[in-house]
Amino acid sequence: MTTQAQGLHTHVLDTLGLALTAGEYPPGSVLRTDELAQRFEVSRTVIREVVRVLESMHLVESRRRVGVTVRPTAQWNVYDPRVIRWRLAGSDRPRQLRSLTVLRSAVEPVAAGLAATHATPEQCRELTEEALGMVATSRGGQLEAYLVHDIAFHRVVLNASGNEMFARLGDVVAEVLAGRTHHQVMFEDPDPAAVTLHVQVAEAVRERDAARAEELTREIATGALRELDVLAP
Amino acid sequence: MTTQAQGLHTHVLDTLGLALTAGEYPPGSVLRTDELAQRFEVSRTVIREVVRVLESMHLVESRRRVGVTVRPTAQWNVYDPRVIRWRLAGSDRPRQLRSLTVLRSAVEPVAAGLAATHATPEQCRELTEEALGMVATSRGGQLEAYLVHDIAFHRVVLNASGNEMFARLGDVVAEVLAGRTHHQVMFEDPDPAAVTLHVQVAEAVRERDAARAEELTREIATGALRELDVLAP
DNA sequence: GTGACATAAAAGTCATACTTTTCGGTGCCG
DNA sequence: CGGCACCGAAAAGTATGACTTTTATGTCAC
Repeated sequence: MTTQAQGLHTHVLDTLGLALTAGEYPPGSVLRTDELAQRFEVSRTVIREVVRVLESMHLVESRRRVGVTVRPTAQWNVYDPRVIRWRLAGSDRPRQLRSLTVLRSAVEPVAAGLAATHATPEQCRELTEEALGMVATSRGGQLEAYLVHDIAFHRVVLNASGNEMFARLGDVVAEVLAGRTHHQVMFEDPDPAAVTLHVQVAEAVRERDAARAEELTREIATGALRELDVLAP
Repeated sequence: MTTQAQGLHTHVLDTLGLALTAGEYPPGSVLRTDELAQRFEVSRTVIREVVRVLESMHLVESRRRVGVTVRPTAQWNVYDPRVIRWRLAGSDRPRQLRSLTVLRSAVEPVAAGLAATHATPEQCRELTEEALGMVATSRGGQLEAYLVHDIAFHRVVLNASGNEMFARLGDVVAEVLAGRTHHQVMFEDPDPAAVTLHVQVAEAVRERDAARAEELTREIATGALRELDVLAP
């Protein structure tokens, strides 16, 4: 499950990142590179590179003569897919999932509207295909297969919006969907209403009906939000 | 203007990042760490750390026996404020500014609506204060002072939404506003209508009128978008 | 108490040596 | 002629130790 031994750097980064986002080191606490090097039994070189990356995520701040201090949560770079994954694996998953879903509910409808006017025929085809894939896998506990189509569907919508910022949220959405499937924040089978809505969105986009695509996507989003209320208190 | 000599790492990172986002090295081209070390006259250590950070932004990918290859634009981590700043300083600023503004137009109205129900009295106060500050500095070419209030205003709204993901967009919005001011993608004085709208948003939030706050913010956003149409073809 | 100064702790930088992965070619065999 | 296995070298990855720079903090004189 977790990334495995494809480089010391990756391993240490993942471990430390997970620990940090899990709140194992409260904000303000300081780490020292030598100490970390010892703990992980790697050279300072590796630790320094990891710290630099962590620093670029605003998880920590490294200052001379003081060490690597953990930053307050409010400063994390929460749009970095890795940070999302780490936090989704941690303890405050519910809150995390909620704020991400609220973001989706703001962005995806607009993106769907834009997609209706910008999608290429190829993208329309893909969209329909993934929606049908969702239908096909929506029963009988094929959650993993369903997830693949679900992710692909939303990715296509975001890409088809023609807006780069929306497109790049594909990874974020993917993490959210994967997270809620893998952490049992979901019913046994997907909500049939949601599945239908996806098919209809594909339809609306194909027919260039921006308003309808937007509205339908809004319904998907509010549905997801409602589902969260039930499953993640 | 550009970050200056506060560490070799920072300097090299900024320079390389700027060059990359400017498209100086087309996607697919490869850099070698030794070469970079020579070019910048720094040790491999520094270059490696820079590359790791660049890699964490998905600007490049480092592979053994092949080198550091530049990734296609579609994979950049465009939510990293540094990437935004670099790109805003580069050549395709118009397109960049547009996609960011579209994002804002999707997110900020929703955030404002949430802010109306979640804002603390203190935040309401700050909001009014910043709005008034905008009014006070909206005439006579005080663009810099105006910018400060503008940024602060939007930051408070995003924070007051109570949603972490929205809150973290504060930096992004700040980069956008700063970018469009500093790169002359703006009229001499801010649009008076926009200034008024900000005051009204503060009002709406203070009066807990979510729908109105959302609608007014939507108007600000569409106004900004229209302004872009005029100034950045 | 306040300010200048010395001290040392920690990150930052550098040079170098060594390890590991993997691309690309070479040649053998089918 | 084509495919497969093997080999070598190129580049990143890792480790280590020495040295530099910044800076928090304690000390001492005033």
